[in-house]
Amino acid sequence: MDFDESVYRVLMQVPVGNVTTYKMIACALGKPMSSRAVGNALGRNPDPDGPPCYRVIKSDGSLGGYAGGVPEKIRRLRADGITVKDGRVVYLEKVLFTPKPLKHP
DNA sequence: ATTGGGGCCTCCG
DNA sequence: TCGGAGGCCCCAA
Repeated sequence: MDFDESVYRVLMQVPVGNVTTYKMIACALGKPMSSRAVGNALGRNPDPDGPPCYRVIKSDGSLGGYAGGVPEKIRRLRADGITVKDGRVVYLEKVLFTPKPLKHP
């Protein structure tokens, strides 16, 4: 299994209405220092309606980037019931999800 | 709020 | 094969 696929696999754990961070995904992969590489993987995602890349934000609470444009990222988050204000997720503590490590890394 | 430095993965010359 | 650049980042000043 290649790097990109493992990233998508972890991403599938994030429930509707929640978000996670590039960092947390990297940790779940057992590679705590690969957060930037995780961003790359998401950016290469072939199917916009596949893995919910918009549910991934930066560890400081700001949104980070999005291949489809940040405004689109915001729309999708709101469609999930998440409140976004001034480029940040509000009530982050309530919606932040911590993915579990993969059993098949 | 800014900034500089660092590590991971890929692509390209 | 090897080196350098850059990206949906992170963290400590």
